[in-house]
This record gives sequence, structure tokens and C-alpha cells, in this order.
Amino acid sequence: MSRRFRGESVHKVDGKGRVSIPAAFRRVLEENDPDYTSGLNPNLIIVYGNSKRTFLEGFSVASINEVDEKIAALPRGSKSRRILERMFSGQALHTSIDETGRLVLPQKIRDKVGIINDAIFIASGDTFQIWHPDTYTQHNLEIDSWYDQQDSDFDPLFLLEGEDLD
Amino acid sequence: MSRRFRGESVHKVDGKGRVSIPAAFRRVLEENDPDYTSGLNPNLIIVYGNSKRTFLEGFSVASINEVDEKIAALPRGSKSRRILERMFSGQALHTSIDETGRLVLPQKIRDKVGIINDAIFIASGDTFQIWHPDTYTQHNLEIDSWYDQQDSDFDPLFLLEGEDLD
DNA sequence: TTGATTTCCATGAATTCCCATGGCATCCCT
DNA sequence: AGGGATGCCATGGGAATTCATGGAAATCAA
Repeated sequence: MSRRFRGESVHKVDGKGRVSIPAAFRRVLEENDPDYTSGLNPNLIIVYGNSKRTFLEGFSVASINEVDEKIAALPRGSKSRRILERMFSGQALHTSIDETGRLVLPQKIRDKVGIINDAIFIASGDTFQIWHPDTYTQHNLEIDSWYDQQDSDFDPLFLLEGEDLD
Repeated sequence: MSRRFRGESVHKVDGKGRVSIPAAFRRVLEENDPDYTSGLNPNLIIVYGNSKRTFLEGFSVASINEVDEKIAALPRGSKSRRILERMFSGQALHTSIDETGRLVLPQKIRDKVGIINDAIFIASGDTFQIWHPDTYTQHNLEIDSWYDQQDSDFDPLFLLEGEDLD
């Protein structure tokens, strides 16, 4: 199938921090976990990052391996490497999906991004994000206002062509 | 599972120097200790290093073996080799986890890095670090202030692409 | 013997495991 | 086309374990 997640959906978070992962995402996680075999529970990594991050980012095993390798290729002791190691080793959680398709988000992590009763999962290339629904709405407003500044016929695919935006 | 540690957490250190090792780290230590079998206590190596080091570094058996081999490959009598041997042979402690999941940090070692009542464990690739919580916070100020200078939606993964900072 | 180190036991809180249910969507049979 | 039957999906509840931590007893070392 694919390495990419696709779609978005909202799920309940119960008192123990259990949340269903969108079924479609599970398929992607299964296919990208080298240790996965039918009947087993696929692994995934949740990166929560520093205090400024307002969402969680979910990685398949294959995707995080790629990141880890790139980090390991950076010079030891370099600032970039230290920043990345702190985030992807320290501020992250290795976990797995249980037999009912759920993931457990520890209290500490839920608090960090303000997730209480619901969480919204959004695909984002080969990772996905988990937000508190309201925070996500808020965040989208900001992006919308950016669109408002573009010509009405602006085509986002234009971004594929050029240099990055400021 | 994996050879890499993931996550960070704070634990109490009692008067005898006993500290719980994060359960997730124990799994990694177990899997990377060739002598380990269920019911047994996994081994690990704590490197405390010279007087300038402000933290302890924990190695699984597999990881320390790798380091040892690399050191052994250096020319005998070379300065690099002597320095490394001193650090990884002399200034290190081979120990194991007890049945309740704890490690004992001798007084001498606790004093060295200023650990008193609490210790924070931070994953860092295939090793983990143990710091006095305040020292760790202090150490991260630089990174934190760096984040403050970035846009609020800055994604550290961007660092994987480009040139180094500073 | 005295201080230090190991062992062994104890406990509340957190986490995992196991079982259960209602809602949809799909498949299939007649 | 109707109507089960089947199966996955999202969610809930309680029991069983594991964790983190504390203290006492036993063993060691000097």
C-alpha cells in the first residue's frame, strides 16, 4: 500500500488516555513496521517535543528510523544534532497499538497539548498529527488568514515550483 | 523491539542511592544484554567520565561492546585510545538492575554529578543520560532560547535538510 | 562492631489485559 | 430487493499486573 497517511478524524479519549487510531492509519503503521506480522500489534512513535509544540506527531517505525539515521549522520556535538536528539529521543514515546486498535496517551502528554475528551488525527505525509480539536481549529484559522492574503485564484501547487516562503 | 531508548522521566533517589530505571528503558536493556533471560537481571554500564562531565551515561551491553571494539581498533598507545580506554574502562561502572527494577548509584558517583533526591533519565539514541534535574534544565537553556527565536511553527525536522547552525 | 551494602517484603498508584456492546458497512443467499 | 449474517470499528468497564517507592532484615567488609 503506502507509506503515507491520508485523511482526518476525531476520536474519544477516555479517562485512561485510550484513543482509537483511525483504521486507515493503522494499515499504514502495520505496513511500515518491519517487525509486524498479522496478529501482532504495530509499533509507532509519538513525538511530543518541547513546550512550544501544540500537537503530537506520530511516526511509523520506518519513518522514525529514517529520521534517526539522518540525525546519526550529523556531527556529534553539533547544535542541530543536540536539538534533534533531544526531541526525537527524549521528548518522544515508543509505544504500540493494542488489539482493539487503540493507543494510550499518558497523562503527561495529554496535558502537554491540552487533550481531554477528544483528539483529532490529521494525516501529514508520512507522519500524522494529533491535536486538541479546538487548538487545531484555531491553528487553521491562522492558515486561512494566510490564504486570504493570496490572490483568489492562488493555486497551492504553485508552492511546488519555487523556493520556500519566508 | 529496538536498540534505542526513547523518552524521559524523573525518579526518586533514596538515601542508599537506589533509583528506579524507567520501565521502557529496562526493556531495551534486557533485549540488548546477550546474557539476559526472563527472570534474570539485565546488566548495564554507567559511564561517569572525567570531572567535567555533568551527567552519567548509561549503556546497554550491546552498545558498550560496540564502543569497546571501536576503541580496540585504534592504534595501541595512541592518545585517542588511551583517553577512551580511561573513560570507558576506568571511569565506568558495570552493574545490573535489581528485581524491583532499580539501579544503585554509589555515593561517589552521585556526588560527582550532584544527584541528591531526584534524577532525570533522558533517552539519547542507543544510550541514555542521567542528570540532576536542575542541571539538566540549566543545560537546556541554550536550546530553549534558540527555540524562542524561531517562528512558532518551526519544525526541527527542517534541521535534517540543511547546513549546520552556529 | 559499625557503617555500608544487599535482600526481602510491602503498598498505593498507574498501566495493561480481557471481556463486552452498539453501530455501520459488506457480503451473500434466496 | 429484502434481510440476515458477518465482521470490523469505536468505545466502555473491571480485573489483574506492573511500577515506583519505602522500610526492615540480613549480609558484608574493614
